[in-house]
Amino acid sequence: MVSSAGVRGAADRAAAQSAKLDDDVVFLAVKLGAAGTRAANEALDALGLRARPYSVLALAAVEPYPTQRELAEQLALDPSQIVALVDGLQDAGHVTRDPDPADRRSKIVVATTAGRALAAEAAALVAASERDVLGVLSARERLELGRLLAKAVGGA
Amino acid sequence: MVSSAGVRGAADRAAAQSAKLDDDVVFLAVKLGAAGTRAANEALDALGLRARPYSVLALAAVEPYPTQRELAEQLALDPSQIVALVDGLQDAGHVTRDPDPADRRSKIVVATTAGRALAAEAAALVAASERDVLGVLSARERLELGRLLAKAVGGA
DNA sequence: TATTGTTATACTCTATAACTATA
DNA sequence: TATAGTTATAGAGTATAACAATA
Repeated sequence: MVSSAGVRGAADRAAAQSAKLDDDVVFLAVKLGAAGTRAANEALDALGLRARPYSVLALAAVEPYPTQRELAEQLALDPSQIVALVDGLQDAGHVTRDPDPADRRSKIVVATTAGRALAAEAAALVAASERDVLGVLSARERLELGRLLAKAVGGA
Repeated sequence: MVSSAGVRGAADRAAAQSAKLDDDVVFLAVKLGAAGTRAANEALDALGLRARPYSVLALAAVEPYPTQRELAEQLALDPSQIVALVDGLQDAGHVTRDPDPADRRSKIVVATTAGRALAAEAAALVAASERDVLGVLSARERLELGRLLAKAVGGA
């Protein structure tokens, strides 16, 4: 960590290099998403959950309950990925697959009573980890960031 | 797609459900990052590149050239992941591993002439795909989004 | 003793294609 | 014919632990 005379220090070098990518919005979004997912996974580990299954459980815990197709659309995942996620939650007793009275092909995913309680606990942990990750932003900046991300993601 | 009488349509259901997660900044960042990476990968496919190796190549194409350790830090990846990425770029002739005169343990990753040209082409494609993904945002909003993401990611 | 790069391994996530039962 | 869910598979990304060379 000792710089030779006349040579830029490691901090300067890093600053100069990162300038190349740090104006890349997508790259930064990936970085924030990865850090946030890492933090959420750590927080949810206490409940035996991970971020991905949690996002399914959260949607299955409130009306109107989603079909698997709707879960796939809202989470931007392939329907085939939803199968494994719902399987895991169902095996753990957190959700059930109920028949859709309007269409016998589709299945409605509904959280059980235990699943609903777990979802509430998990939501609190996730919110806390998110506050941690976004700690350097003011409340106003966090809101603005959320608005811009939602517009970018939802609009397309 | 035909709703029964007295039942909310699919669009309404989706709106009500997504409200649960769409105020989650990390979730939105993951979604934008995934969409942006997908778009970048499609764009870079024409050059036989992908987003991850491109990010390494981009950093190796401009001074000050990074050591592998610095690449790991700036890309928020584990040093062991950098090995495989640099291996691939080196095998393709896009970068070389040069000895660090100041520390014989570390290796400086430098783009070759061909690698530098490729990086420039790739940067243009990535920028175009990014413009596409962020199309719904105004130029001012894009800048503000970048500023907030950089602050959130860099500060912690 | 600590750090850089490396190897190895296991797990999660992503991307597709094909199949079934219903519509 | 088209859609919801399912199965299967291959490849990319993530997370750790341990090792040799060097500081």
